[in-house]
Formats: sequence, C-alpha cells, structure tokens
Amino acid sequence: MPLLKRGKASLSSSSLSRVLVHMETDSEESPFSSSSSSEGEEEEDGRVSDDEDEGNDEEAVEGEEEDRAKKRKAPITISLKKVCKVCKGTGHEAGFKGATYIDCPRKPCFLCKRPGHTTMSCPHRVATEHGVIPAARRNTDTSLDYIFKRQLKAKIPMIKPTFVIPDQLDCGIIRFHSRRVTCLEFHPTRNNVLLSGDKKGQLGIWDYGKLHEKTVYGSIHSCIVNNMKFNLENDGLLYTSSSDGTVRCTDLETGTSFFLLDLNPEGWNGPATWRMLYGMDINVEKGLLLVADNFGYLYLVDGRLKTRIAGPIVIHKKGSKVVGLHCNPVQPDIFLSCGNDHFARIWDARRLEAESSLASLAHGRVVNSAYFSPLTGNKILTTSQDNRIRVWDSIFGNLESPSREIVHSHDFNRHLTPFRAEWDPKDPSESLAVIGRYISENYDGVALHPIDFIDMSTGKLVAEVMNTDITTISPVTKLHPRDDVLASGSSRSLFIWKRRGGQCPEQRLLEAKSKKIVGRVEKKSSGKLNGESDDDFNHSSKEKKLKAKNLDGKYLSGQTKAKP
DNA sequence: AGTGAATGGGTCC
DNA sequence: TGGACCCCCTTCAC
Repeated sequence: MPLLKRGKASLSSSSLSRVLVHMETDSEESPFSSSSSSEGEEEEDGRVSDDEDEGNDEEAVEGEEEDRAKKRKAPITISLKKVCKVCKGTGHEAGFKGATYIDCPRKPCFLCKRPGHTTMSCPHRVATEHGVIPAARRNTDTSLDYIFKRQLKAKIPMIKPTFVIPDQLDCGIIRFHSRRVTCLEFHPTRNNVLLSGDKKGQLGIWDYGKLHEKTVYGSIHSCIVNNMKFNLENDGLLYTSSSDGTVRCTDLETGTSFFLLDLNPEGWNGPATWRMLYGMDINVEKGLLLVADNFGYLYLVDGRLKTRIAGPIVIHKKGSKVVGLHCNPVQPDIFLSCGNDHFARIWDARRLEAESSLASLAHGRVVNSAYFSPLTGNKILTTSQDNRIRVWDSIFGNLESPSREIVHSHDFNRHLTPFRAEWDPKDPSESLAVIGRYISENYDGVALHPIDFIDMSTGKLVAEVMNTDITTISPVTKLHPRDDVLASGSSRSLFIWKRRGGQCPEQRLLEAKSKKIVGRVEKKSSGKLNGESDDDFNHSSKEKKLKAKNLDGKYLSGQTKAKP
C-alpha cells in the first residue's frame, strides 16, 4: 500500500543522517552535490555537508580536465539532514509519519487560508478534527427576513429529518476506466445503471446491480468528458460535453454517436483557438442544451433540430473558463453559471446578452460548481477553490454575501478532477450536501480521504464515508435521484455505497467471492487496488476492515460558530 | 522502488 | 497582457 510506503520512506530518511555515495560514472555533474551545496547550511551535528564545495572556488583556476578527473574519482559525501520538502528549511520535516501528515510549520494555513496560524493549528481543523466547520452565517436584518422569522419560521417544525447516509461500500470496479473519472450520472429510469466519463473521453456504462455488466465506449470523445445529460424524450440517448469542444449524442445501446456541436471544426491550431466545453445543462421546458466554453462563452443548442440557436454570448470574463451550468429546477429559464473569474452568475435565458446577469456571486477563488437546490431552486450551493462551500439564499438573501460559508478541504486543483459539492436530491429539507475531501486524516492507522455529508443549514459534518480499501481521493460523487445510493469516482475506479443495514444480498456476495471478488469489490484480472498484492487483496480479513463512520451527533449542536 | 510526468491556476514582473 | 515560475497530503506507469 502506498501508505506503508510513505511511512517507510520517512522513517529511513530520518534515521539515516549521512550516506556515502561513491560516484563511478563520469557524468558531468552530480545532482546531489549541486543541490546539497546550494543549501549551504550547517548540519545538526555541526559539520558542513559537503566539504568539497568549500575549496571549489580556489580550485576553479586549475584545468577543467583535472577538475573532472577529481570529480570522477572522489567519493561524494551527501547528507540526508532533516530538510523540509515544503519550505526547504531545516530542523523540521513535512510529510507523512505513518498515516498522519505533518504540515510544515512555516507555511500559512492551507485549510482556511487565513493568516496567523498554520494548517496544523487551524481552528477549522482543530475544533472538529476534520476541517469541516461552519463559518459565520450572515446576519441579515432585512424586513423580509424579519417577516420570515416572525411568521413562517415558527411554523416550521424544529425536528430535522434524519438524513439517510449511504455509508457502506457495496461494490466497485477497480480500474474500470483507463484515465481518471471526471463525471458520474445515474440512469434516469434504470435504477442500477451508472454512467461515467473519464479524462480520456471514454464513456462507461455499469449495471452495478449485476456487477459484471459493464461497457466502455472508447471513442466518444478525444479528451475529458466534462458533463453528461440524458435526452428528455429518450433516455437511451446521452448528451456529453467534452474538452474536445464537442457535444455528442450517444446511443447507449449501440455506442454510436453524432455531433450536436463542434467548436473545433478546423482541428488543432494551438491552445489559443482550441475551444473546450466544460459546463452543460438542459432547459427541460424548451429542450434546449446549454453549454459553455473555456473562453467565457455560452452556446444554446436545440437537441431536436441538432443546431446551434444562440451564442456565443459572453457570460464570464472573456478568455476565462466557464466550468459549470445549472438550470433552476422550478424555472428552467433561470440558470446558473460559474467560472474561473471567481464568480457564479444567475441568468435569465429569455433575455440573454453580455453583462445581463441577474446576480453575480463573488468568491475568493475559482468556482468549481454552482447548483440550485433540487426541489424549490431557492438555495444555491457553490464550491470554490478557496476551500469554502457556500449557500446563497436566492429569495431572502441579497446575494452580495452567502448566507452560509463552510470551510472544507477541497482545493487541490491539479491532477485531480475538481471537487463539487452537490445537494442530496432526496432530502426534503434541501440541506444535505455531499463532497469528497482532499485532506486526509489518520483513521486507525490508515490515511483516508472520506466523502463528507454536510448539513448546510447548520454547517455540521453529518457523516464521513470511507473504507480502508479506498486510500485514494474521491473527487467525484453522485447521489442517486431515488435510491439511497451514493456513487463515487476515485482515480480510475467506481464505487457504489449503500446505507448500512440496508439490502445486502448474501447470494451476490457469495457469488462474487467464488469469482475472486472479495468485499464486493471487483478486481480486473491484472489490476490491483492501490498497489496491494493479490494475496493481500484476497485475504478474507479484508472484509473486517470494511468500515464507514456515521458521525451524526458527534459534533456540538450549536448552530454556528463565530469566525476566529 | 524510485522517478517523472500529466497538468491548472496564482502570482509576479 | 503574457510568460516564467511556483505549488500542498496525486496517481500511475515505466
């Protein structure tokens, strides 16, 4: 396991303070000697790390050949003193110690990003142990709010509905995709079918009810599938938008597909002209497809006529990437966009032109996603790379500031699919959200990245869902529209989570075992989960390790905590 | 098993 | 406005 590997590496480097390396090759320069001499700092034991360097200046007068010969023959002593790989300073080390990550004490806080403390001592981490904690709710004193509180709130039952958390790993496909998973979608009518897109442009179809029924269509797109939406009239047809600049419509039975939109008809002419489609949604009233590109433009496509009917219209800073679109579930003409210009914007499709947005929601960094609440569409949930999940009240709020801010670790923006907090479509109170977590915690000796369920109305972490078999980060999460099922995409693998105590057909478990599938986790013939050996993987005790935690009630029942 | 690469946004000049 | 450089707990293939 990579975790063990990390632990070993840190142990050995700290226990060995000096290493003698005999250079036998005649390479021009040793990367070791140059790097250690540039540090130029004294070791803890008082000796200088590289004695040769001290005399190098005087010897430089001598002939090059002699110098080279000396380098060739002379053994080079390098030191493995405690150097922090983050700040390059000495006296401390950042990195994993076992399953616990030690932060560099010299760096500012990476979690809440406020000055005055480090990640280790961040109040948003220390108070809850995991980093999810509400920032202050905006104190609104508008007359509308007053009326709401006075007349309506008293009638709202104070008992919150119990959230249903699918917290137990049910099944999975390891290395289903050949590149990392970028998006997930449940089939609208076939309950056990999960669609997945990946970075390579492939489309996966998996019937997790039957476990083995899976298909990958390899040539739908030429790069990242960013969004999937089903055709409203025929759920055998799937629309996909991609960084190859196209929207395609694919027949899920045959795998054949055709263009609805191609923004790069002339092919690759460099990054300055190559258009990529990131956001996509469907206006269900008009059957219109909304897509947006990496230059700030929106396009409207008629799915039936297969033609572009509007656009390009600038909806975000020109030249900046639009990363998400979402139509209001109640008023589909009202839609949300979010982008790299640090804004989420509300638009009316009926009067659409540049700078005609109804509202602009300011964020501290890039906005990864913005979603209307699923039932009323009154609340907006945004995820920003400033490590905050925000709720904006589009009825009672003034939208100049969010009504709730929750500090949560999800800011890793490179090499991972961006994290996106999504509403639970089945929660009648429209307050439960799910999002994967970037930062890891030490859970009984294993560093895990859980999937967090957060009550956005209180800011409380309701549950952190994890499994010791899944040590990779799960940036892609999707809750089933009807069933108590969570799908997660972690690297190239897909997982299905169900609620504990729910249906767990013993028959299928046994059948899975006989086919060398343990813990209802399917392994491809040559694939290994997180680099484990086959023996390790097939060990029956693995099942004992399967666990998920439900932390409901663990945290203080206080409504909000003031910002530090 | 150790290394490098894929790769995007922020910041600074 | 654009290019160079920096970056934190990645993941994987070679």
